[in-house]
Amino acid sequence: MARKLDRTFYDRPTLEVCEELIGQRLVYRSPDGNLSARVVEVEAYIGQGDPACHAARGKTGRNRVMFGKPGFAYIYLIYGMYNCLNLVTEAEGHPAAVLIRGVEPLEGLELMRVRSKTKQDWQLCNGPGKLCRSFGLTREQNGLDLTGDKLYLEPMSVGDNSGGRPRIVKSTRIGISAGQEKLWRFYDANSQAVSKMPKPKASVQ
DNA sequence: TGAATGATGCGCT
DNA sequence: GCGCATCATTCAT
Repeated sequence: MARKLDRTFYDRPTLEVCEELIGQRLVYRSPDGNLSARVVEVEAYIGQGDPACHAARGKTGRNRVMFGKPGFAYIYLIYGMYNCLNLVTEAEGHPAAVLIRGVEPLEGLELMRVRSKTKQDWQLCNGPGKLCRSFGLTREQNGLDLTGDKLYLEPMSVGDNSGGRPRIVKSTRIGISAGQEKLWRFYDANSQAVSKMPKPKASVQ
């Protein structure tokens, strides 16, 4: 029985948390059933000195969760129709979070397929908006405690990836206009569930 | 095969 | 009122 990651995991420098999040297992015990997936793509948003972070301009009603304790979920609505899931990191009063951009579905595939119309399973969660839709996460779940039993992360058991550990690659973040120079995006180059790959040679599925 | 764009709601100035 | 940490579809080449 794997144990969930506790608050000390999130109470660390955000870039460190990012790198270790790749390959962990995201679990959501939703009212409709259990869902889980392997994290393969994340981005860091650090309030101090990061113009792209919602918290860069100070505390507001929307981003207040990021200013709180680490280990909570920050979920917000973007473009009027999509939700994005973030995990709050670093100490209280130090606003920072990790955006989950892509995951590989493990459990609850049937539920995800009902919510999404995609045909390929790996397309269910290869993007921040899509993963929230497939998981059924909305800003009603904003502020959930990640050390509770609804939504949490747990380590993949060591033997699970016997084929090879995730190949972690850094790149620039996606979909932002400020702070583009920072290499604060981390993804597993071996996964298909990454939202944007640099240049796939030939991908025939 | 890639670039452009519309959908759509809310937080902030 | 504007702009946004997106996605799917349309249009152009």
